[in-house]
Amino acid sequence: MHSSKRVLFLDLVLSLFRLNGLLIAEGDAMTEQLGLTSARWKVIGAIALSTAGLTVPGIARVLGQSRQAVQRITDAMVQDGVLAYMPNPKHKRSVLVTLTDEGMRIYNILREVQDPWAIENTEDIPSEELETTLRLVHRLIKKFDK
Amino acid sequence: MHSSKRVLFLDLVLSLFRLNGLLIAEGDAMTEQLGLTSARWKVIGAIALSTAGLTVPGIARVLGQSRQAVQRITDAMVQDGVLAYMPNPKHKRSVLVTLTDEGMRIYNILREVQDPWAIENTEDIPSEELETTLRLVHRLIKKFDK
DNA sequence: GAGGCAATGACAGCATGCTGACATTAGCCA
DNA sequence: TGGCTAATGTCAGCATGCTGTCATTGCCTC
Repeated sequence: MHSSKRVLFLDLVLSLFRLNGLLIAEGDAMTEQLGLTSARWKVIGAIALSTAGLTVPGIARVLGQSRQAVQRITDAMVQDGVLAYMPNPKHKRSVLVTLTDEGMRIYNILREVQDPWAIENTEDIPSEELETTLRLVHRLIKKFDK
Repeated sequence: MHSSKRVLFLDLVLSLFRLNGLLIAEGDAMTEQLGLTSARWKVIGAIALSTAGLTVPGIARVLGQSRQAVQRITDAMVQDGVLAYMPNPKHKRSVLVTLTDEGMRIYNILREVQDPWAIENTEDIPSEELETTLRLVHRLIKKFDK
């Protein structure tokens, strides 16, 4: 029945708006002691997970955000000594964003908070449900990201 | 295995951030011709769904946002003639927010865009997956909302 | 009825997203 | 090689979240 899926979907969309706000609050609380915010948490995570090195527009593509928004965050984090801009052998103007020693230290501490948080919040959730949800979310992302 | 659920969950969280941005963009595109934005879409939806009438803090509680953020939106929408503040018999200062005739007209047109959008985007998704996802999202909301 | 605590309105400041615009550089194709 | 188009840096403006603060009103309890 279309109508019931329609209602389910609209409920899901509103719930996702709500959950997004709560997750940002969680991220802010978790990273507060480290001098981070949820926005910087996302950026530092993207850089830490990249193997080859990322430029500012590259981070923006990974996070699905505008390059201008990411640029503002990275500029602030470079100012704070967490990130550094390194010459990019492949591009004269578009520098690579890297973690400083301080940035790596923070990322390591971050994981000590983040990992238990992730484990704790999935204790009572079966893997199959997580997988179904993740698959559906990825499908929706692919659908809307054109 | 904890570790695999941990990774699934962190992947899910990042994906939800991404999807949230895409959904806001969808909402903006869908409501653009109506002179709305995704933020106003949420507010008008909350009011339209309420039977008893809502105050500004009441809308904020429904949406899980700060009352100040909602107040700014409703003030602008009253300015635009979409919403109106009505006396609240139960409270001298906290007025009720209602749809004007123009607001109801817009909400009806909105549904003509929103419903096909919801149906179209769930065509290839089984109901069971939608239900599983919605249930999981609600569980996470309950977990984080204290 | 009086007092105290919670809820609300109002204003301010800030963080984080977005878009637009413009100059410069890279990269590709004729 | 020359030139066109896309990608990038940069600055600006704006929308939408948040928090903090303070005065006022509601409500509950004593």
